Amino acid sequence: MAQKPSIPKGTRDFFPELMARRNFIFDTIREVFKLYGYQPIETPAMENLSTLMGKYGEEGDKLLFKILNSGDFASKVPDDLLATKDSIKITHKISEKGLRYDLTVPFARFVVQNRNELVFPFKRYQIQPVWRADRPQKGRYREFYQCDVDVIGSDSLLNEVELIQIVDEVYRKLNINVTLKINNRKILAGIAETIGELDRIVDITVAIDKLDKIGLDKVNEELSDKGVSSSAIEKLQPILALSGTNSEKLSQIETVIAESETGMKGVGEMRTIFSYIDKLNIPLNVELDLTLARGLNYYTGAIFEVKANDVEIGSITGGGRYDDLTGIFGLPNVSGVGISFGADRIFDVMAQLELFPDEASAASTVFFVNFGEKEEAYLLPIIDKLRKNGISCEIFPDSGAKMKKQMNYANRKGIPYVVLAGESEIEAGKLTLKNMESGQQFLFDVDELKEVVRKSDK
RNA sequence: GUGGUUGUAGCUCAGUAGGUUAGAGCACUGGAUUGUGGUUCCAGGGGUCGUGGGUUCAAAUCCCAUCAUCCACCCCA
Repeated sequence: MAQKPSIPKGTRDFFPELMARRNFIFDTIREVFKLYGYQPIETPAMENLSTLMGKYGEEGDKLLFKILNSGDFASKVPDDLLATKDSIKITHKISEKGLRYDLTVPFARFVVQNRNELVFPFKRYQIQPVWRADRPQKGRYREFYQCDVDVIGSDSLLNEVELIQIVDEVYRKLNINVTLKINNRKILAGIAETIGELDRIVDITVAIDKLDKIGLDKVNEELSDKGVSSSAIEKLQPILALSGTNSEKLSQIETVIAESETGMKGVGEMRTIFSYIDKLNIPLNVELDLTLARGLNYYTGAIFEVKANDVEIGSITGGGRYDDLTGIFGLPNVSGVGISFGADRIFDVMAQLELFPDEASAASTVFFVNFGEKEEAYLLPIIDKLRKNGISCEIFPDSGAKMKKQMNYANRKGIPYVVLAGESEIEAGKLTLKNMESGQQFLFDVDELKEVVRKSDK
């Protein structure tokens, strides 16, 4: 019996009209990346699990899609291990590959593996899908595209500034109002150090990251649940309540964490970045947000997150500096910084705000009705000529199909012009061109038709 | 992994005091119109009511389980 076909949850099919819009996003982003001197690379959809595991924290490991080994993998699992029903341990025995979870870790692997062939600082962009075995929900998919730009092998803060410029330019081109939130892991570390809870930095940052979502009281609650001492929480309060301009906030934080060397370094980095931004006069709204934490634990310096101002959807771009991502693959002391544009969420934002320009649909410009073999012979050279002039056209492949069916086809596909050429047109050496919007039709020769179609094709 | 929601035609959904043959709109096919679409009218095809079990003379409807789905949490683009 025929079963209803379906696709895995959190995945999507894309119709031609959708692809035109998605490609608009990809093209725009790619164009900006190139403009700043970044070059494309691609890496495999699957990586060795050893490359992926342990890079995204405990949660991340759970969210990796794992690929079963080929062959009779089950027979190789020792009976006593099977009996433990320990999924994690058994997984190690039956799966050695996984789908990539992001583009940054595979990139680090790529850099380490090919270090001798690369020119540093290496600036690359990468636009490919990633997969996460997450529970899907609004704005969250299990397969989605990331558009990453990273520069690796340079610790200059100029790179951070450049990425901010890229963010500004991409979203200006896409016509989305955004706010770029920026913070620094060193400042967060300084805070943790100051309140005497340095080893709890992850718990602390994760908790205060939720400040604007769950409120101050709940954050404090979560902190004490995680075992942060009440005196430390007490000391944290003024930091959570910071306000004012970016430089005001920096000055305030500076007085609080003055004792922490790391923290002060972070403050200095932020000052430098902001001074560049001021000089460049970047119109983007850049906001220092000390509650911004970001989950990935490989960030060590600046961290970024971009939110759409007019749509509630979570962050649409995120990134930061990582000082030692390649260290785990055996190449220490190489610093990198990068950001990732979430194309699918950007799509959702643009769809909701109806920001897509109504340019080029995926459809042809001219449709030729097929009346029969004689007419085909007359039309094919004409169609060929039009195509060579850059006009996209198509002829209905089934000769003699009902007129109604053919017209309906053109209409459904949104093709603006239909050519009718039967006996009388052939005799006159002309073509009847019908404008599908106005319904009007006139007799033209090929060259006239070319001009008419071109003119309205903008 | 936790909590909730919803599963009826290809799609969106009606359909309970349980009761012959389960409906509508859209889509599809044919016709009114054998060279004219998008509007109209007529006709037609298409459903194991998610799956399995239970209650009952009788279940799309009530109960249980299971799967799927969507939403929220965790976390994240």
